[in-house]
Amino acid sequence: MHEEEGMQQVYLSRIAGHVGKSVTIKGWLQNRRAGGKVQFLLVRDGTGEIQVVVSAADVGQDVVEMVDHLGQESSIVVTGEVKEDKRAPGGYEMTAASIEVVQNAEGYPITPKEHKSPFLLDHRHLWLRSSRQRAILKIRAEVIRALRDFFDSRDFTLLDAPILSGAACEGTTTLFETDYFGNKAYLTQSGQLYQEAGIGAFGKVYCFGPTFRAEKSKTRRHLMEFWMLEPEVAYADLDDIMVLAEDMVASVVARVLETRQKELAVLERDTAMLEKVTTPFPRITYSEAVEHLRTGGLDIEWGKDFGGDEETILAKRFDKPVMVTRYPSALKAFYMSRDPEDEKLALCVDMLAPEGYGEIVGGSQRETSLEELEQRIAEHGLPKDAFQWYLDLRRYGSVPHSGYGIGLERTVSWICGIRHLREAIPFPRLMNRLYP
RNA sequence: UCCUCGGUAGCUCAAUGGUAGAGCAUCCGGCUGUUAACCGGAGGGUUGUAGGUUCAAGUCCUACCCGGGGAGCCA
Repeated sequence: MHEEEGMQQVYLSRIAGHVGKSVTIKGWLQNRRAGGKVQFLLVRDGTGEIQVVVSAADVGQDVVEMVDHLGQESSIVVTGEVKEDKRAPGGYEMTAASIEVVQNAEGYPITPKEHKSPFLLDHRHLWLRSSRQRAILKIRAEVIRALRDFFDSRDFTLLDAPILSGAACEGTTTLFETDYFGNKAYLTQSGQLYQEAGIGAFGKVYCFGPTFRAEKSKTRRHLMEFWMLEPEVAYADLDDIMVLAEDMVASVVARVLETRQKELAVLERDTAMLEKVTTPFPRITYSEAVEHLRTGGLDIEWGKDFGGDEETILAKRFDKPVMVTRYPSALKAFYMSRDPEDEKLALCVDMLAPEGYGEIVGGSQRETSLEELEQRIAEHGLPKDAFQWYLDLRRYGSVPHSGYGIGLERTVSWICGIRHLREAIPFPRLMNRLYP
């Protein structure tokens, strides 16, 4: 019960406060460097790591030999004195007085040497334990917390959108189909339409949950299942949500820089790039972007959507995220407002992350006219009946409103500086991978 | 769906058409301050699958399977 007794578990994140005392830690054997009469154990408990010194002089040769046979990732409980020592990684170490083996793990598949991604993904349930994966997922958790704090502190109401729906939201991408008591149902690709319902009740809302795309995409920028946060704001126009989006991204980056320096260091992230992410972000129109790409030597037609190459070239012009506005409306979803100054354009925005990480935010001002929406639903060949509830929102107190979605894994990948989206989610769902 | 690269030991990779090998992991031995510890030894293989060419195929040819990267699509 008291620290002096050395029996209660101390978490390694707090170990610095226990120098000179005897404590008990409970964790896993991450690595071992063995001598004949002394063993150096690297023990991890989920909150930190520490080197444990097991010496024959302290615990006897029997214990040293027992420890010599412990496999990587064995679960152990160690009691001993905490010391400061410059030779130890992290600056602290523990001299073991006793060791309890909870389980001796034999043949742990992930060794301290190199592995390739198919093998690591097959062992994702174990790969999570590695220092790099822990750093990424710690930052993911912090990004989520920062996002929710951002919206909660601005009087947004969390309004969860359904995962199962009876019709395609946007009619643009392939959906996962499932059986719903004999009827077809689809896994959601966006909670947006439901957020548009939410503004009538709460004014400012957001949802945050998984979304699903059944596209056969095999690139490092795609997952079949990914998380998206979608705010929607009543009486907001495109400019309003652009300010909201840049404030949001800047505050999330600032939070990670403030609280997760250790993890960024593990990832060897160049934080100078992140320090530059302050508002305002640069803004250019789609038409300006096309002009820029042309002067850069790219043969791109006005009216064509940007691919990965185009996005990367555009993003490289700036050292902050850039917001590209007013794409041709033909490229965009049916619910987006047209630009009153040019009916060919949609009042929309894509935010491209720097360093080639692609689109992290996509949003728009929404169409408010009932007649216009009915016509577009017909043009897109969408089932009219399924959208009656959505059209009700334009019948009863329709207001100008705008919103966007931010892709969590792309944002986390960019902040972490990692190459592939699959490391930014605990259990990635990829085209050929549903295990573990 | 298309383009492209690949599949050899548990892992990461070698092997001019001519006896399948190394490092790590595992097991055994040595070492009282290691930093991906080190040193010595041992076990470990239907070379993705099925055909074909050849005196001889991991290697060359055909088909298929699986995977990586990319395109399209998107966050």
